[in-house]
Amino acid sequence: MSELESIKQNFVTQWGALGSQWGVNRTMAMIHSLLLVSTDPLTTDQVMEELAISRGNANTNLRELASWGLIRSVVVRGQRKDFYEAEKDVWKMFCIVARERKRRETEPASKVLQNCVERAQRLKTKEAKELSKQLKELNEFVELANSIMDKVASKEKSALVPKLLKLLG
Amino acid sequence: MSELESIKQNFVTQWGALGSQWGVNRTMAMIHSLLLVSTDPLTTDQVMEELAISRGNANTNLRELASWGLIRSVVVRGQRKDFYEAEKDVWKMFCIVARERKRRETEPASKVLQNCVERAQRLKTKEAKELSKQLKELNEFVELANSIMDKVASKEKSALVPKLLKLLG
DNA sequence: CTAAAATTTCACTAATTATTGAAAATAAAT
DNA sequence: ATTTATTTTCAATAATTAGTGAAATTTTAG
Repeated sequence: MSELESIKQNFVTQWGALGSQWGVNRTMAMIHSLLLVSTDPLTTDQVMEELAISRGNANTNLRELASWGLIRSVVVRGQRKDFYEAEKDVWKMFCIVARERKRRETEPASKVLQNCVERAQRLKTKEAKELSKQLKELNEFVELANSIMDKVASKEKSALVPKLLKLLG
Repeated sequence: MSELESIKQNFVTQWGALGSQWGVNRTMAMIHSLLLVSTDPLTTDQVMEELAISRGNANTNLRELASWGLIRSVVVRGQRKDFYEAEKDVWKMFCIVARERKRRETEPASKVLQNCVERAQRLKTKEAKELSKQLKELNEFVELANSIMDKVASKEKSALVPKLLKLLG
């Protein structure tokens, strides 16, 4: 294997491992990183070959990545097979992940919390008030984080990061 | 079961499920949420009882939570058993998680990326330059995120959030 | 010291999650 | 319309991760 391929493989493996720590399945993270460092769009068969995985696995995770918007299929002139390429702009990648995680995960979580708070507020004991207070604080934090993520993910990096760094000292 | 207990149980279950989506094991998330809404510190036996889990499981996850700094053991006068209580301040919780994830996960990830970049920079082909550029961008983002998290997690909520919201419009 | 209580460890098992691969479905070409 | 290429699905299986419980260790009290 060439040094170039070896570097790419190392990156793909490590990125896959990092993914699992953050609740992303290993194959999905590996396909994503493979496409991130690939010069050209790849077919399902090429992904299968590169990562030594089955067609079903490749297909499922390619579709999942596409549903997140992290990769897209492109048509290659004179070819019937689908080709996939990754969004390579790191800031855009981050914005996509932030928005999707918010939509799929933290917004539903906030709904659950909100519901718990409402139920707790109906009760009048001291312990219920304490519970209600704690859950309210947690929910306020989740909603704050959601709102900040939304705003951050809607801005240009160049318009945000310098100001942010200045603010943070 | 009382309405109060039912609310708590609902919260514990849902928080556990959310945890898994973010790479935290279910039991750990459940113990954390149980202690978050508990009026008093709890012993291992009480945690076992409440969540219907084994001693080994309870012990392991209590220690893990303590190693993160999300819970601490407290001594209760006249009692030999260890009691545990959660850090209940949500902002502090967030700071702890941010710092620990940085230390345990994103800093090592950045080291890996840095290493890949160095190796790629030694190569002189067009493709190696492309790879090097892409990995460098990724690493710069990871380091930026690390540095921002660090700064955010070292500030008082009251001193940061209002300014941040103003900046974001 | 030593006996009881409490905690920790870890080999085994259970539960969950990921992956395969072949069949079914769909799409494209002739 | 039929054949061939391609994609999708999904039941079966593999791999991974989490959890158990009893034995070993450590701590505390007398």
